[in-house]
Amino acid sequence: MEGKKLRQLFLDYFKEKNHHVVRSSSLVPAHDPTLLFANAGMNQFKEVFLGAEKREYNRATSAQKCVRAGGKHNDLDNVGKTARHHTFFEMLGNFSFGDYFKEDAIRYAWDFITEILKIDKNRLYVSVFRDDDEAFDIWNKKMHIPVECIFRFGEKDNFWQMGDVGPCGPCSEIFYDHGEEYGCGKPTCTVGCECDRYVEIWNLVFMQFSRDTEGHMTPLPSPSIDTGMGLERLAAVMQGVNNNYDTDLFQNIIRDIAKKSGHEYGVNHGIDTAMRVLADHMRATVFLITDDVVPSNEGRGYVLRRIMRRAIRYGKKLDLPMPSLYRFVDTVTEEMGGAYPELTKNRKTVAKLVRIEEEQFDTTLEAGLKMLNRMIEKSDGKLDAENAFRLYDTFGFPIDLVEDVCLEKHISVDREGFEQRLEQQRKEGKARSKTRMTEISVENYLFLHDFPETEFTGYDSKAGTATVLAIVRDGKQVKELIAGETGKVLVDRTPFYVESGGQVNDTGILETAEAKGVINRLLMPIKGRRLHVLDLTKGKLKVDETVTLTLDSQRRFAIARNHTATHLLHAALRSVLGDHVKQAGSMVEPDKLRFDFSHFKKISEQELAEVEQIVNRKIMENIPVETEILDIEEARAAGAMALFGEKYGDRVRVVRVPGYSMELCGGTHVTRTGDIGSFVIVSEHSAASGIRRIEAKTGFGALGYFNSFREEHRTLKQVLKTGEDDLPQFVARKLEEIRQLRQAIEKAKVSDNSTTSTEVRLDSETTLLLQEVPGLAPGLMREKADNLKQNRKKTIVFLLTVTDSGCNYLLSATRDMEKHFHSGNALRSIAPMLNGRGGGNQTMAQGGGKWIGKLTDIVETVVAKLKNEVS
RNA sequence: GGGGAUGUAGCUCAGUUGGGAGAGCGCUGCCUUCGCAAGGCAGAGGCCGGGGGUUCAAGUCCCCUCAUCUCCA
Repeated sequence: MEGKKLRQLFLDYFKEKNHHVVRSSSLVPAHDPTLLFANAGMNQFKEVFLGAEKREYNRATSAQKCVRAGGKHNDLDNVGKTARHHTFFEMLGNFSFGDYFKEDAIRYAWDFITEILKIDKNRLYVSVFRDDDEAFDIWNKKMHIPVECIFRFGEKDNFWQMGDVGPCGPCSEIFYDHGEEYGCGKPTCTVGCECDRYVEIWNLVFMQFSRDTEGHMTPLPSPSIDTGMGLERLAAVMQGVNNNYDTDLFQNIIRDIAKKSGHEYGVNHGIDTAMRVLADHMRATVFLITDDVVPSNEGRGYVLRRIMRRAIRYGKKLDLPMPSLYRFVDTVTEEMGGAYPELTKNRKTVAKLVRIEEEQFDTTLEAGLKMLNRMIEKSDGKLDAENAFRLYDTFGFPIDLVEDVCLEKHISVDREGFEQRLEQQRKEGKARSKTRMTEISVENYLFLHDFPETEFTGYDSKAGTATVLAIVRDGKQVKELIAGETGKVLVDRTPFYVESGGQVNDTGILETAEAKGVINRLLMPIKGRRLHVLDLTKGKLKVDETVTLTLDSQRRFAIARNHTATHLLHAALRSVLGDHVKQAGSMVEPDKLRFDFSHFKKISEQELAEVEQIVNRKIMENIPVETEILDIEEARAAGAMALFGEKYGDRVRVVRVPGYSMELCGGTHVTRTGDIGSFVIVSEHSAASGIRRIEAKTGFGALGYFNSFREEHRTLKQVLKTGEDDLPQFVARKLEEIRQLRQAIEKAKVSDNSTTSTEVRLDSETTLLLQEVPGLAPGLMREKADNLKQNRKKTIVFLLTVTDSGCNYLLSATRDMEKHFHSGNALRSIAPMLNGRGGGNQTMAQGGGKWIGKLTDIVETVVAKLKNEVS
């Protein structure tokens, strides 16, 4: 049975059991900084399980895209070595949010596997948690599994927890026995063994308790179910193969790899492994890039880069030239695009990014290879760990390539030492990295569920009355707030926007007949409940009171201008630079907007000008901005751009500039593009590898920006005392003039004849020239000395410049004296009497001191000293 | 978040314990040639990424910062 069919059967089965079929969430988890990638079906329901979020349904099913690479679950290095590890895989799951529990969960699972899929019961085993007699009995008495086929495991295998605190509970797993021939052969080999014989196919988690900070477990009032079954493993079982890579899910890709590389699958073990790794990594790459992860040198992007680079290396093992991996993007897309249409939509961008990464890695490899060869030349038969690690750590040159090259040249590599250095770095990294605490932990605000969601009236109005529902002060619910205190106020309706999607919150005031306070910040720890952080300046505020909320509307207008401009900018960037441009973050404030997006090189002045031009044209077209609430699927189908890592409900707000831009967005916007006034890009620079950042201003901000230039221009004209408008040309002319004058002055100084040199014989053949050279800079003294030495032999030159604060001096000898005279040493013997220091080489030495006087005062001493040095 | 490396002429890079900013390619002009490839001669082109410090003296040493590459989390 094909993988596709299995996926569909699973979803259909649970749909029939009244489960809501939920689309896979993005691989980039929304609002969960603790998680690098989606790695289980329950990720997108985490808040629901925690009770922080309510859904319209209480049972759900999904096929979830998962990546396990980087972070806590890291299977990257196992890929290719085992039959069932992947960086990317799909997790089938069914979920109950306080609805059905153990018995139904077990019954569904068993029913699906044995009745729908008709898997041979004799090959199935199950496990339960050590103390979980309830689950044991259900399996044994109700499912009629013989006692000897039920195993009891401990915490490590069969107890699940979301974190150190929060929901947790025992779990129960279903295993499939692939047969003795796949076993490790050890006498201890049985269910739970790490080998490829007994494979866990389905894990049923019974969320039953809540653990507090002290480790106490209290039963949850309405226990929940979370299950997960790897599609690839299931496919292997259903297709009668032991290795996941031999299922159709991978074979179609592997066949294409074989075709393009000219190697055959199933002949050579090493080749097979390389093909499997490549197939796996290409799947991960395509899915990750589609979900807006861009290869970079940190975070998610870095994990992706590692996957891609590993793929490239295995591609090399298959003799694939570089670049060529991008050609497999279409292969993966064809295989998976049916279930995940987003792949098809993005295939071109993905291929482009893969290719760019391949080319980039190629230059890294070439630089590393050069260095490695140099190291090998210098070495004697072995490459030490330090050098190997340096190549890897600093220059990103993979260790296995080092080994390959060294093997060819019969050089040994200290791999063990290398691993030690790596381990050391790991430890240091771990010790130094600090875990950041989130400012507001959801757990403290769970009580907010007792209140309705705050109605947001701010799309249409800037002020309104509301009723105070609750007040929180110092983390506790209170009945009233008095002047001077700060508290968080929940109301039933508000025009105030809470920071979200990059748009900062509104500010304003809250008033009653007697009381007044200032609102500078808002929080929304629980979906829809808007807390106003209020500094009460006058009177008292009580729960149930009616208040008037008024926001700073000038500020709001400025924010709206910047927000709508951000959408226009996004669209303009895509049309000028290409579809690979994706928002990677944004900040919308009253006085400026900041937009981060994926792009791989600096944006040229012309491109920036073009973008600016387009945005301004759209502003002048004065297009009405439309907003609409749509079904998420509807919006997607219409082509609305969804943002990076953002979580959306089933109903979404679409903001549209007809004919130009359409994005899912909850922010506040202007009513017509003309309201933006004007738009100007203030700066463009890199924010991270592969991410560019543009800062821009609109409206009065843009005006102010231009004004500052005009002001500057006017000041410049004043300073330069010119009426000319073409300042750049004027300045260029002046600079050229200055440059020429400088050159002339320097020349004049060097050939200045206002002082003359005194000539003294040091011995029978050596001459000393002394000269005071007022105002000559140290660099020019060298030139002067050279001039004096010209056409002379056996000559030493001593030059002195006296300034207000001290003196500079130079000693230089002709080349023919190099062997028996050292200018540096000679100068050092003279320097102390000038209250200074100095030094240099045989032919030239310079120094400076605090001494102030005339050359004639010291001539005799200098001559005496030098006579000493010459002899 | 924590490390490492790199930044010098348009490009690729060299630059010793701190002591005259260089090479190759490219560019401009002239010569040689029927012409091209090439060769010869001459020349232009540098805030040595930016800022601060140490020093008589910093491309070189120290601190900060920016950009690019890279490893770990």
